[in-house]
Amino acid sequence: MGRWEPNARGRLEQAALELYAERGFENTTVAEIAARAGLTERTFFRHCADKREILFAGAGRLTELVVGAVAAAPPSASPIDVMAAALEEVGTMFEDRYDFARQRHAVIEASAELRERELIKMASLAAALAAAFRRRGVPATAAALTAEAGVAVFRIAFERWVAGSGEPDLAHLLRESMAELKAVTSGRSGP
Amino acid sequence: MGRWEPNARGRLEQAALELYAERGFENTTVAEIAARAGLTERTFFRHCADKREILFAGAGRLTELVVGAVAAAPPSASPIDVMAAALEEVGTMFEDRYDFARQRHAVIEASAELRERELIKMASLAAALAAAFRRRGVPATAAALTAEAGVAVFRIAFERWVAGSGEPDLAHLLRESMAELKAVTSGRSGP
DNA sequence: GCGCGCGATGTCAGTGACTGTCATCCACTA
DNA sequence: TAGTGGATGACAGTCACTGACATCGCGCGC
Repeated sequence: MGRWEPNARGRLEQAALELYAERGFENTTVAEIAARAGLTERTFFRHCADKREILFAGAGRLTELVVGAVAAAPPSASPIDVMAAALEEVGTMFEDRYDFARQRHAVIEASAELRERELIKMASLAAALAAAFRRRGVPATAAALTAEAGVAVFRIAFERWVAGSGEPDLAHLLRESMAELKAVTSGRSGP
Repeated sequence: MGRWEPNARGRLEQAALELYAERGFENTTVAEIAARAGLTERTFFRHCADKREILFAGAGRLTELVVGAVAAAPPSASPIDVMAAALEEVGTMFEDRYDFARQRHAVIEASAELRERELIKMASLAAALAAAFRRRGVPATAAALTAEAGVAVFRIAFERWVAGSGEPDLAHLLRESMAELKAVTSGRSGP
């Protein structure tokens, strides 16, 4: 792989995921990732803010998708219904990505530092969602709570998805988890 | 401050909070914190896993408190009511700590790295809560969702508390936010 | 075809977080 | 008083990350 091969960023992402999976995040140096991608350490940091960020390139797209869905929902819909509709789109976004999602999730779960980064991505997703709700006229606290609840539903459904094998699809688990949240918060759930 | 003064850990926590507040987390070196506490950098790392962790000594106590409250609730109570009761205790825990909580929160909000750490503490709190609910016989998904919802309520109420000045007390904001969550998830909230 | 500008890359030196190792110090006890 | 143990200091080393400057190759106008 010569100095000027195209798609340096993509090669770095691929190399990082491979190495993190092979020997763990902590036991991988940035120099090794860069070497596998045919680049130098310095170039890694030109493409990527830090060693963790390389795994989170897709976070931006997820945010765009849900925020767009919230903005596009009919003005009369209640926040929780809008949230549910947005999660529907998320379900389809991951449709063909089971293997990738699963490997990436395993890598992240294996490292406390990567879990931290994942959490801040989820938090920033929640913040973007809350802002989208406020733009629809939802009061701040309700907007924040709806967003947080939506993200919690997403996370829990996602975990169940990658924990299983083949399993019902993500969209189905998302609907189930949302229903469960409604049941739980309304007190319709045994001790 | 000589080499063998007592309470090295406490001096380090104090020095770190001061320096992070004075010049920001990123512009403070561990050597400076240690020097202000009358210790060396090496000793800092003997008391504290890393530069962030020094601000999160109290996280363990918060977890113990809520988990204990969940365990102590009457067996017949519904998960969401148990969660609400646990949050009551949290409200009293912070009663006399407004100034400290506010300064610490400001320091954390000012740094992305510290926000990451805060998030993982909240996540581990949610995990401990979910486990406590499961020990009460609550099914896994409902337990996780109740825990996540409870932590979301805590965070949002806490933010409103430190954002204000003097304000209603935390316990009051916790009750309000919990009510709002119930309203939102039941669809009783305008667009 | 030719020089030229510009963006992507390489090189190198430096800072600071964190760790392993070993020496040193003080408090407590026999 | 000697000895033991836990806390600390001193020092060297690794690695994430950054700034400064040199270098490369592609596309541009001519």
